[in-house]
Amino acid sequence: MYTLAEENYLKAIYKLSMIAENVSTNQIAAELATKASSVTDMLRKLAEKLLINYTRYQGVSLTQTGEKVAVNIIRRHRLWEFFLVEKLHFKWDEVHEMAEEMEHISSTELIDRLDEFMGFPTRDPHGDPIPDSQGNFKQNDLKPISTVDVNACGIISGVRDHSSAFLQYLEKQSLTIGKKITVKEIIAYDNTVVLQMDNKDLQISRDVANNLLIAL
Amino acid sequence: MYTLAEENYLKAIYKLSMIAENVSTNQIAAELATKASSVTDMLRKLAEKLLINYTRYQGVSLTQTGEKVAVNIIRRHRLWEFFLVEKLHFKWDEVHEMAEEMEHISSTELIDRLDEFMGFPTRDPHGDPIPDSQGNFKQNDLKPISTVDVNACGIISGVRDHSSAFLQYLEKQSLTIGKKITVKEIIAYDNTVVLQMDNKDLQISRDVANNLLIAL
DNA sequence: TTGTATTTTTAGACAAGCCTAAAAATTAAT
DNA sequence: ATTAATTTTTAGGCTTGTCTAAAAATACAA
Repeated sequence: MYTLAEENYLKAIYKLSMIAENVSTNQIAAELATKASSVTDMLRKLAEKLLINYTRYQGVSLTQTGEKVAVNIIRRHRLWEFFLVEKLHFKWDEVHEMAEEMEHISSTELIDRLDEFMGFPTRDPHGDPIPDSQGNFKQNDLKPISTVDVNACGIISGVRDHSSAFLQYLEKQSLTIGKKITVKEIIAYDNTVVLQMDNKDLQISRDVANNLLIAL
Repeated sequence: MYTLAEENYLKAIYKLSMIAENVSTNQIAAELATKASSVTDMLRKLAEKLLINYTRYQGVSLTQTGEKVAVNIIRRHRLWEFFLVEKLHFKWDEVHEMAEEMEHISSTELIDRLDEFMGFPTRDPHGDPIPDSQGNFKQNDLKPISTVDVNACGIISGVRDHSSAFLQYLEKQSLTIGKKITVKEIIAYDNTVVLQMDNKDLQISRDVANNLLIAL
C-alpha cells in the first residue's frame, strides 16, 4: 500500500507531532537522518496523497488518514518488539532495529493473529502502549524523573530514549520497567537525582532522570 | 546486506537451477514477471558482486557465495511459513505471500532464535526441507504421482505448485502432507490417476498428479 | 525596520530498478 | 550453409528517493 520511505516519513511525523502541533522540515530531516531538500520532495508527495496537511514554509501535520497509517505502523512495531522479547527472549535493548524492519510487513491479518497469539499485550518491552486493531490506545501519563518532587514515589514505566546504550545502562542498574522507586534528593549543583530502590540508594544523572519515566 | 531485488533474483536463479544447470535470461524474466532487458541489467550487477557466474548469452549459475545467500533466503522463507501455520494457525495456502515479505528481514540471530523457538523444524508446511543455520539440508527424494507405477504406494510429502488454488484443491480432497495413498490405475485416455486413500477411491487429473509428490 | 541568519524550497544530478524499441548473437530449419 | 526465428543484449528513458548548490522565504536582532 505505502512504500518503505512513505511509512518512515509518516512515523517520523507522528513521533514529532507528540512534541509540537506542527512539524518542521528540518525536524523531519534530523529524525530520518536525511537532508531537508529530500524531505520537501517527500512532503509534496505525501500531501498529494492526502496523508499530511502541508503548505510551503508552514510545516506539516498528519491528516486523519495519515495518522491512522502511522498508528498502524507503531502497532506493528510494538507488537513485534513484544514478540521478540517475550517469545524469542531478546533483551529490550536488542529489538529496536529488527522491529524497524518487521513493522513494514503489510498483512493486517498477520498482525492481528500475532496480537492474539501473544494474548493482546497492551505495552511493549519499553513500556509504550500498543494500539489495538482499531488503532485505539491510551497515551502513557508518565513523567520524567527529573520533573517530580523530592519524596515522590512511583513505578518505572517507560523511557524516552530507546537507544541500546541507554537501555543497557538501565538494565545494569536494575532500573527496569515495574520497579518501585522513591526520589530522595535532587542535588542542586548538577541536578543529579538520588533514588531509593529495593532499600538501596542510587544516583542517576540529570540526563538519565530526563529519559526515565515513572507513573506516580 | 543485499537489496530486495538482488535477493529475489538470487532466489529465482537458485530455484531454476534445480531444473537445469545453467539458467537463461528469459527463464529468470518469466519467474520474476519482469522483462529480459531488466534481467540482463541485474545479472551484470550480480556478476560484479561475485554472486553469479555470467558470460553474455551463456546463461548464469550461482557462485558459492550466491548459493549461500539463496539458501539463507529459503531458510528464512520456510521458517516463517512454519511459524505462520504452526503458531498463528494460518492455512498452508495462505502463507506464501506473507513469507515472501518476511524472508527479507535480515537478522541472522532472529532467524536462529525463531528456529529454536519452533523446535528446529525440518520441513515447512508444504513438505519442503528447511535448511539449518549452516545451510545444510537434504533435498527431498520425492516423485510426482504421475511418474510412479500402478500399485505403487507412498506418503504424500510435497507439492510442486505452491499456488493457493492448487493447495486449496488438495485440502478439499484431503490430499494433504502425510496421507498414505496407493496408485490403483492410470487411465490411458487422458492420464487421469485413480488413487486409493483411506479405503476410498479418488480420481485426480494428470496436472494434479504432476504437481503432487510422494515418498515411496 | 532594515539587515542578517536561518530555514525551506527549487533546480539539477545521480543510483537503483524497471521499461520499450532496436540491434546483435545464438539456435533452428530448410 | 544460409536464412529465419528466437534469445539476449544494448541504448535510451522513466520513477523513486536521495544528494548538493543556489535561490527564496521567514525569523531574528540591532
